[in-house]
Amino acid sequence: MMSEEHSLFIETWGSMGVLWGINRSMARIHAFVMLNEDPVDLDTVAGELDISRGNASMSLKELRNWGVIHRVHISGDRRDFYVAEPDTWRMLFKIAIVRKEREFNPAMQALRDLLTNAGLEKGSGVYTRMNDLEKSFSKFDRIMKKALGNERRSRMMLDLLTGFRD
Amino acid sequence: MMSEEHSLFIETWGSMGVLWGINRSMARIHAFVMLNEDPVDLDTVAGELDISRGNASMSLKELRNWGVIHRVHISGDRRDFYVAEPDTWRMLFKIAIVRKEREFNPAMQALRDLLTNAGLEKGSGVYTRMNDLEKSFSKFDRIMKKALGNERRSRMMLDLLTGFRD
DNA sequence: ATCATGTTTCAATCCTTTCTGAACGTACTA
DNA sequence: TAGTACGTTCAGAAAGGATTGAAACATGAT
Repeated sequence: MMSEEHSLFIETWGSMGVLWGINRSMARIHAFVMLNEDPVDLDTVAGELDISRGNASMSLKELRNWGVIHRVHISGDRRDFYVAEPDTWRMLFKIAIVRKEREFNPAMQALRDLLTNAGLEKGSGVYTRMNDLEKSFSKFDRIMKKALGNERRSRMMLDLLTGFRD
Repeated sequence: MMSEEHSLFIETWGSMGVLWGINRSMARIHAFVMLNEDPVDLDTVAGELDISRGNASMSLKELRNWGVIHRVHISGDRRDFYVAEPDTWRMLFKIAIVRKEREFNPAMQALRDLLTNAGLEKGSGVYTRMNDLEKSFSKFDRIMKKALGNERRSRMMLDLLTGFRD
């Protein structure tokens, strides 16, 4: 049985995941793996969190693609086991990178097109508003690029050091 | 008819809205209002964006609740008209504030409960991971609080200066 | 080769969110 | 008073996502 705090954390993490675009099952599983010192297997995940094996399998796969959990093997056991990525920043960065490229960059591009090609009047309220917005976006972009640059470097280091391999 | 750039911006903004939890219609309407120098009315919104009057009415109401658009009246006209909030930062802040309080704060609380009450072993990998995560969250929290503090002040200023009222 | 064990896939189902459109309310006009 | 213009609401329809469960697949042991 799981402690009060553990379930609370799992459910909260689940809600939070929904917020940033990871579905509830995936986020709950992620929390569960994070909370386990020892590697966990598919059946344990499905059983403890009360979700289907199919769903658990797909979610674990996706979490691996995000690089936030890793598959490990235990000798003498045929099952796959999973452990959480020890670098907790990694998950947040991963999500930020994908999000930025998929959602933010196109919006910034559309905004710039608008400013250069839509023939807005320079003095108008719309122009001022859009120009302000573009400035905000650019600033955010610069901050992100800097952060992601650091992450890319540190991720390479981490891969070299930990040697986690599926 | 709308220019290429305008529609592109509207649709992109629509997708982006989905990302941060505003639904597509609302975000599209918001973009449309932002792009119009002159106040727009409900029927124009519904007609141009090809959504039902019911949806447009509800979305405009919600956007007003967020404070990102305002209702204005034009003398001699019975219709309600809408204009965009001129402070473009406001929308981003509004969303950030609500999001933070609704989603982030509970997660941080659950994390802290976990660290203090779940009896995790100090030396364990789980403890280290969770402690790191808590540090990251706290840092983010401090940054947000600072930013939101500034926003609160600037918002009061803005209200005094602009005098927009529904 | 067959069984036992474990994993993956995907069509069907379920659930949640969003959207529509008709009905209603209100206020103005003739 | 009836008619018109406009805004709002909400039950149900539609769309979109998440989840299940069973079948297919893979691998190792006997």
